[in-house]
Amino acid sequence: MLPLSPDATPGRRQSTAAIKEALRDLRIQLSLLNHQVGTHLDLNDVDLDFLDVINRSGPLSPGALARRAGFHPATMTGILDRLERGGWVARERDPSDRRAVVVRALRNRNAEVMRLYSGMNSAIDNVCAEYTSAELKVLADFLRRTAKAGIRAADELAGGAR
Amino acid sequence: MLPLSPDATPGRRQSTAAIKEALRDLRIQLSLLNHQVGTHLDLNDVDLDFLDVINRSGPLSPGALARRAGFHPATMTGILDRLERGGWVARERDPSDRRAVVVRALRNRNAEVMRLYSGMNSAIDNVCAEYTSAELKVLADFLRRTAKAGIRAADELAGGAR
DNA sequence: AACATATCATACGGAATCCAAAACACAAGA
DNA sequence: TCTTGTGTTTTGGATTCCGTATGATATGTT
Repeated sequence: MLPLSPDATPGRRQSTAAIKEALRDLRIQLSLLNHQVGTHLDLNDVDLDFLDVINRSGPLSPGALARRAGFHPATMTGILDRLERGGWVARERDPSDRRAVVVRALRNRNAEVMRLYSGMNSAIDNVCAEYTSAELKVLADFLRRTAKAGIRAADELAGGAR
Repeated sequence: MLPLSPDATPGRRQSTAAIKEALRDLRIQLSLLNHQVGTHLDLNDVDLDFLDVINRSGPLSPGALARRAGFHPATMTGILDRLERGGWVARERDPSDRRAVVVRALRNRNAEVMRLYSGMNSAIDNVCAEYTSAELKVLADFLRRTAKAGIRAADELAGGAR
C-alpha cells in the first residue's frame, strides 16, 4: 500500500482483488440458485451438480465421477441410484470392459431444468447485451481460463497428480 | 437464425452462449474446489459456505443467515454448533436486544483456509496478469452484475417477491 | 402484570455419507 | 486351464446430518 503505484497501473491490484471478491460472491449465489432449482426438481444439491457434470462431460464411469469430486465410491452409488430412480440418467455396462459401468444422461426431462434456469438465462442475456462483441469474447475467455484454474487447484488438493 | 446477422455483430450470440457454458463450468469447478477445501478442514460443504458468508458479511444473527440461504432455523443451529465446536465462530448476545444472538467470525484459523485457497488464488493472479487494467475493470463489473442476477433469479424461485 | 410476539435451542425421525467387505470381470502366470 | 492378483462397482452396518415440531427465554404492549 505505497502511496505511489508501482508500475503506473494504479487499478490493477484493486481490480484483481475485486475480481476475487466477485468470484466468491458469484459462487455462493450460483450455489444458492442451484439449491432452489434442485428443490423444485426434488433433487439433492449434490445430485444436481453431478447431473450437470454428466450432461456436459459426456458418458462417464461412476469411479471417474467420484474421483473428480473427491467422493467415496459408495456415495456415488447412492447419488446415481437417486438420479436413475428419477429418470435422469441410465446405467449401462461398458461392452469393452464388462465390470465397468457407463453413466449416460437422459434428455427427457431437460425442458423442466431449462424452464427453471430461464430466469437466470435471460438475466445473463440482458447483462451481455450491454457489452460489445469484443468485450464478450474477453469475458468468455476469462471465464474459461478461471474454470480451468479451478480444475487444477481442486486436483492439487485431491492429492497432487494422483 | 437468419443467414445474415441482424446488427452487424456476428459473434454476439455465440459469445453469449459461450459465457453461459463457461459460467456453468465455473460454478461446478468452484463447488468441487470448495468441497476439497472443506474436506481438508474437516468441515461440511454447507458449513464452509456459511463461514464464508459470516467472514464477509460481518456479524449476523442465525435467523438472518437462515433466511439468506433458504434454510430452516434449526438447521442453522446445527451448522453453527459445528462451526463453534471447531473454533471458527463465536456466538454472542446482542447487547441491544438480549434475546438475539450475533455470530462473529474468529480469525484464528484464517491462515489455514488461505493456504488451501492459495493455489486458486495465485492461479487467478496469473490469469488477471494477462489483461489490461481497463479489461480487469470490465471483468469485475461483469462478475458483480452476474452475481446480482443470480440473487434475483434465486429469489424468484424461492417464491416471487415474498 | 399478563398476553402476544420474536428468536434461538433441543428432541427425534428420516435421509445421506462413509468405511469395510463382497461380487463380478479382466489379465497374467504356472 | 486353473489359479492368483488387480480393478470396478455395489451391498450392509454404523455414524452423522438435515428438517419438522416442540420448548425455553427475552422483549414489547395493553
